Amino acid sequence: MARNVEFDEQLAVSKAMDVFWKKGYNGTTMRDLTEAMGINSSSLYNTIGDKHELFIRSIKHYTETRMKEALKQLEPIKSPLKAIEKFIQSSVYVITNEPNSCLAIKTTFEVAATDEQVQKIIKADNDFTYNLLNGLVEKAIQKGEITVSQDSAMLTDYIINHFSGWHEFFIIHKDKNRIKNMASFLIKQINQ
Amino acid sequence: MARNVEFDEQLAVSKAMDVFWKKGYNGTTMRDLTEAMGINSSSLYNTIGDKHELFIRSIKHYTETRMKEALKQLEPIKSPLKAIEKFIQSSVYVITNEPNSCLAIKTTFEVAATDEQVQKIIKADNDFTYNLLNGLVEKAIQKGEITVSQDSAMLTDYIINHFSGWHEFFIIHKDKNRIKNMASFLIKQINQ
DNA sequence: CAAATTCTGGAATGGATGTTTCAGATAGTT
DNA sequence: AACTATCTGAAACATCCATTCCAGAATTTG
Repeated sequence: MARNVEFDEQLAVSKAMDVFWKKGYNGTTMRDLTEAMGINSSSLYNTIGDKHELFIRSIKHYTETRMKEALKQLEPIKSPLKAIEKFIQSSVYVITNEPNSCLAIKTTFEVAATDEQVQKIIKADNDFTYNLLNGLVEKAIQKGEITVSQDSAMLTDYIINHFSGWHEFFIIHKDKNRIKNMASFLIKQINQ
Repeated sequence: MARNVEFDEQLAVSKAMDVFWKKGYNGTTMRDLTEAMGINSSSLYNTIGDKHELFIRSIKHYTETRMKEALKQLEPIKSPLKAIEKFIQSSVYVITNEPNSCLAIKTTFEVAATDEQVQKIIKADNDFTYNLLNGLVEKAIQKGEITVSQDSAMLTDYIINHFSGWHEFFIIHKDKNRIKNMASFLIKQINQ
């Protein structure tokens, strides 16, 4: 019947995501986006939609990519406790080596409180991480690898809760070692 | 020689702060600000300055107010460990009862990475909290109230680090109990 | 190849943005 | 009370914003 869309939508969203990641939702203009995506605004509006819709796609892309990576990384590890430790350690690595801090956390503090659609996506992402980790914590408790607490739900919340502070800390102090020390202490606490 | 400024600058900054607190730096317009402050933009530019300067004043006001409150609250408590526990508990109270989450944290994630002036103010605030708490942790270790670790610096970082995550958690889940449980576990961990 | 359909680029839209201007009001000083 | 410096309010400013329009190009199907 007629011609097809010329640009790769997935790639375009990924480039938009990079801009939002660096500048935040309100700090990003449509010009920033179309420039980075290499497409005209009319094409953008004809395919994906407006700025808000593009942001939704961006954070979905972000969270989905992260979920896949987490699954891939933890799958081969047999000991639940070792998997939990790996999860903590690779979080520390990402926090102290990526140029921007976590897009999901930035988004939570910038817009999640007033944007229901965004909040749902972020919540789904957090619930995913919770379930992934909670599965490991439960097994570790069963196996007797973890004895510090029998309350897996609380312990899961407790572990995940550290990451946000580490991001904040790294933005302000840019000090890897102090974060590594906190992580070591956390692991030591769990290892009881 | 001539007339004086008509408006109360402290009060005006405090009102501006409320707007930035709710909407963030980029989400706030000059019209939002002048409306909330009840003054004309020309008066604002003639006294305080532009939007950025007003933001600087706002976060300074925020951090200074918070510092004073923290000092006042902890002063009468004699046991260092009890003071630390009080600090944690009142953080939980603020996090789960204030309408907006911490302005300093929101600002850190929104603009601190790219705005040096802002970053300095936030860092000074964090350093203040660090020093306040570290003094207590050191004393508690000396007195033998804390035995879980002898590394007061790390332990201070570790305790402070929880607050950011609790804020994030409350925005997403609005669940006070899960936060209280984490706080109780943290206190139990320190109490060794 | 022709027809039909849909995409693209650039310009245009109206409204919002941060900031400045300026005439007139105001209050401290003499 | 008069003078004078400075503040105030409303409007104006240029620029930027997100979004839309449309003519023409491009591509698929018959």
